[in-house]
Amino acid sequence: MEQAVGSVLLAARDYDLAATLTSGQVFRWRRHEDAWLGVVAGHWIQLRQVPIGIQARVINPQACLPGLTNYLQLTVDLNSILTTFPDDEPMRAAVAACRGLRLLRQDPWECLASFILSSTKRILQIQQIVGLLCERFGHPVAAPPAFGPAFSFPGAERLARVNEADLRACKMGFRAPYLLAAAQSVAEGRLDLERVRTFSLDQAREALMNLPGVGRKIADCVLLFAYGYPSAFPIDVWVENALQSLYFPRRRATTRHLQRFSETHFGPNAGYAQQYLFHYIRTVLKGGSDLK
DNA sequence: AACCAGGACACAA
DNA sequence: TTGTGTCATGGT
Repeated sequence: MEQAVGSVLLAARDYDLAATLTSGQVFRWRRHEDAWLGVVAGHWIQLRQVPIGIQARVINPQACLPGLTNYLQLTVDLNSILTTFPDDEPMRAAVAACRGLRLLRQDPWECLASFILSSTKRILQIQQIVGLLCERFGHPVAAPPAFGPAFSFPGAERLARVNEADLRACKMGFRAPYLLAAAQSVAEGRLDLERVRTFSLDQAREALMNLPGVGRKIADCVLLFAYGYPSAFPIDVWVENALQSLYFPRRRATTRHLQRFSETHFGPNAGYAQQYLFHYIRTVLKGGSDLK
């Protein structure tokens, strides 16, 4: 299983790897010394922030690099996105605090399954659940022996054949039947995740929300983090509190009003703005008293 | 040791 | 439409 490791330097400006990998859009990366270990598209990968960009260590560079470049969205010019954000005080503060935070482009199935498991769970626990799921149902991937075994994210076809009890053993509780149903729906072709790419935002959201356990919020996470619909704007409890306290501090706004506000106020890259707000309130404001 | 977590859903009013 | 109880599980 152990082969030569290739090291590649990926040029990237304005890229905060740590913020990106810990901002709750992905759950498979863990810090190891000054680097990050993860598995992308079935390949073991080590990433390290360096002055001119990102150093990647992979087993087979020519097999991994195209997918990794897309995953990290290395060709995206961050500045051209940030300039579309509204010029208001909350966004200025969020950008000042989180500059370099990026949106990844994830695999739809892994993203969908992960966020089905995310409901009313802390990010740390989501990481645990996803880790167990990969250990038990993924397949081992080639990795340097010093880093221990690594596992791929199990495909829908695999998970469609397990039983609910085995999923519950991964500590996912009441989410188990939701994940199983989603896996079966994808495996049987009732939901074609590749075809969703060709859908309009509303069509794609409707297709995902057809699944049990997938509501507006989880659907929007997948639309933003996997499919890259730039205006998908997931509103969870953190973002809702942020919108309420930062933009409507006087009067109480309903969830529906906040949803409508998010669709008009944040511009063409509203989803990106959402990620900045989310990470900002969680790391800088730490969900402080005026946000709750 | 209670409390609560990147929600969704069924059900009430 | 808008408001509540419920669903597992474990970290703090």
